[in-house]
Amino acid sequence: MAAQVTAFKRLEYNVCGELLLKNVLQVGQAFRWILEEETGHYYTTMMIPTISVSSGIVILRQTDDSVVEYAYSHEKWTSEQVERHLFSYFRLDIRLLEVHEKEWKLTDPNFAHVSTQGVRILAQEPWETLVSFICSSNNNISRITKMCHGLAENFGTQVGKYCGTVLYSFPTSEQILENGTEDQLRKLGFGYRAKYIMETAKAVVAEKKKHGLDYDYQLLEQMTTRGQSYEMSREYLMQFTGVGPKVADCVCLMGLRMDHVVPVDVHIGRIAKRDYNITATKKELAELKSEYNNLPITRKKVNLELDHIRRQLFEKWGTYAGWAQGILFFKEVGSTNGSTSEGKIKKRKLEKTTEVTPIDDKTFLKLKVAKVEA
DNA sequence: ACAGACCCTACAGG
DNA sequence: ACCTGTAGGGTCT
Repeated sequence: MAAQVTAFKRLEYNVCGELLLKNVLQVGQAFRWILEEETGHYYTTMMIPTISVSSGIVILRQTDDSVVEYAYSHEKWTSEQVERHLFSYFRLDIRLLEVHEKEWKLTDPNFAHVSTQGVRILAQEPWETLVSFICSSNNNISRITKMCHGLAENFGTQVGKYCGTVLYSFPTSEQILENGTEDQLRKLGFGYRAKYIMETAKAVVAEKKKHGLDYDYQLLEQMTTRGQSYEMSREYLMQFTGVGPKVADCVCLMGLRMDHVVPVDVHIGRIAKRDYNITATKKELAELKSEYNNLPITRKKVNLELDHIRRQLFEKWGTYAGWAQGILFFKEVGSTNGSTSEGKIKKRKLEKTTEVTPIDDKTFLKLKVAKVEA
């Protein structure tokens, strides 16, 4: 049965120059947005934790450089709440063009001829961000996308049907731990990351119990954001298997709203050396190392060379350094290699034939017949 | 410290 | 049409 979806409403915010959906939703930051090519609709399931921990469907379309419209399907959501959530999800509190003009252009000559192209950093759900980026190690975007959808389809809760596709929530740590095995994840194409996912799910379930928390997002937010320094947050995240400095930084930036954090991957590393001539002296590396004396996990996992690059780029770009990174990353690989053609994602998704776990009656959302505006 | 190994697969390139 | 090689938003041992 198809989900009952609201009519499209305009986001009451002029996104001109601030947000281009195609440069944000499918370039290796979020991995579960599906593009319906004929209509240009993007849709996915997501949670609005402040309202309910059950997921709903969100549909977006950009009709114009300055106009984004949204529709949704969830019994408890109101359009005001959804709009507020989208404002937060897209971090529209931050003025990209203003940051470009008043910060990056002033401290970095490279940004004089780099346009922001509507690339923004999202505020995603922390647990999904963590799992997604564990999947990202030594991997390409199209397979990460496939894996994230695989997790939802096999371990998530059915949310509803939209555009002929049955949609599932992103699974909780319990759903993965209780219904999944390493073998099964390997069969789903996770490779060696299967073990990382299972061990992290197990550890997160245990951590929640230890801290008396019910939900994954609560654990990650409380153990990292609340009164914690970035360094301590990263130390906490890196306790999980499959989480090194780069993955931890991605979670901090895209899941925990730490705008200054610059995840350094091979591409950013290349940019740092090629365009910024960043190299560390022995002395600088030694100083960095001593700073991690009291952080045993970080000390063990960090790559000092890359950490030096991360720091240099933060010093160059400042408060929104992570956003600057996002823009340069997109410029470097987003428009070629990184952006798996949307059609391929869709096609691959439909071709996929994997076992699907039975739906939990209690959590299954009863949704009525579709009434989608054309 | 530091290579190598690690799962898988979409692409090139022949 | 096949075939082989390579690299992909790293992490672990």
